[in-house]
Amino acid sequence: MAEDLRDKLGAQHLPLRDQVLAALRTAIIDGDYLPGERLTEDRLAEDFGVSRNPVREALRVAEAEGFVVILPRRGAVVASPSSGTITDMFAVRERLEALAARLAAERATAADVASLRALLDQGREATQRQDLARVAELNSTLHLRILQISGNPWLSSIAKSLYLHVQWVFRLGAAERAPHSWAEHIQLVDAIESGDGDRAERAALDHLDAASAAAYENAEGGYGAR
Amino acid sequence: MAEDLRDKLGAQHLPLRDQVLAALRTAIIDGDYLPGERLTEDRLAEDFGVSRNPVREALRVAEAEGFVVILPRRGAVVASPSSGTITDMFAVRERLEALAARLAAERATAADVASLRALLDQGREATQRQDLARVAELNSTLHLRILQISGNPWLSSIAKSLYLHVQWVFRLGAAERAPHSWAEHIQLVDAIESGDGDRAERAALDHLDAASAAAYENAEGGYGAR
DNA sequence: TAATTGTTCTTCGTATACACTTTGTCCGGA
DNA sequence: TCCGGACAAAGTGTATACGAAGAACAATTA
Repeated sequence: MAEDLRDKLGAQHLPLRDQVLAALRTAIIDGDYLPGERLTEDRLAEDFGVSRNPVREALRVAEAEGFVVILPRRGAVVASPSSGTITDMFAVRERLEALAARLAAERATAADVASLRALLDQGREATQRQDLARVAELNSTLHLRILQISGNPWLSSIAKSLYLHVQWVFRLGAAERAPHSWAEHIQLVDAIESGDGDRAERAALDHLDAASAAAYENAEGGYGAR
Repeated sequence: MAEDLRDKLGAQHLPLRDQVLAALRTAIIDGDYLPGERLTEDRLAEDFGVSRNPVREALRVAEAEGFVVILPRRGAVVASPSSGTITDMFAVRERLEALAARLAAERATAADVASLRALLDQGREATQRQDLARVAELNSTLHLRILQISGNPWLSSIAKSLYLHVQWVFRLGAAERAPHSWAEHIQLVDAIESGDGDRAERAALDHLDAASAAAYENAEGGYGAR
């Protein structure tokens, strides 16, 4: 028992750099740090109450993930998503989420489907309560869940990262549309439950087309071409 | 002029961490560091002749890219690709490269097509010379070029990273098959030149199916299920 | 043999130092 | 007023040292 506890505590340990990275990501996604804003190491270190080293390590990963741009000897700035990248992101996402839906349909167990249905229920409820933040959150959870059910770690991690970026760019618009997309979600889960890969893929594509159209519309003027 | 020169020199500056990252990647891909091998910071610092800081930063990025696994308070080990991930990687790659081929077909200029044809020529020549290493290199270049022509940075960067992993896992087998795949490459470039997205997508899928089958076969016994 | 206790190796984070770039400011001259 | 260069400030890039804490492994003891 003591060993179990130790193992758990050891694995639980979250290095500061990871905490900083998570905080940095959410700060950027939430718009606390705006695109183009300069992120000096000292400033971040102070903001997060740590020394420069964890900050630097977090920054390198954030750069690899596309949240910041680092110019040698000039430091890091928050990346600026352009309207061009919106189209590009959705083009990739379409393929990836379609694949995820197909794999999920082919591999989902009864328990998997049940967990998806539970999310749908919670979503319906939250929609009725007009709790948009919660709806958006459940939306994310549902998509992430499908990725997980697909059982393909590569797909999962790539799509997850893309998803974060989508949320970043459409931070505002996403919450508004969430209730509308719920009907599409039901179609998607139905298709996954049916085990029909083609149908699931089609449902995912329909959903993404709608989402992309709405998001695009919402982004008009938000981020123009630069 | 003086300013241009400075800008260039400034931009040229390659931080040690990037050099370390590049060296680490190639060392892993080339098999100099074997899967499961432990990578202590001190050792890497000594291997590359730098201090621990650049090494740490490079390690974090290598982790994000999937080349190493970092266990908190235990350090980094070279990641161990399992046979399961092979299938998974190809499943994602199929979708991505198909999309790239379609976009390339839709957007390629005459100059783009010419550069692809030039690569094909060089490839044919290298094949005749039995220069397998060169063939493999041209193979990579061709794929990367198509990604570039697709004009979708997300697609490009994601597929590029996947491609590196494929090369890693099939380091040995890839070179052998390269000559065979050349015919498929010609089909692919023809399709791109035709501007027919569907046809390009089909050609890319055919190529990947063949590559995946060959790679899988070649990997038998190399990396079994673990 | 099994459990416990040390010991050692490493990572993790902090702190410090310093060279070198980039950037910004100020000042004098045209 | 405007330009150009000297100068200062800010910030990154890299190295180094140090202490705390965890993990792995060996030695010791019951």
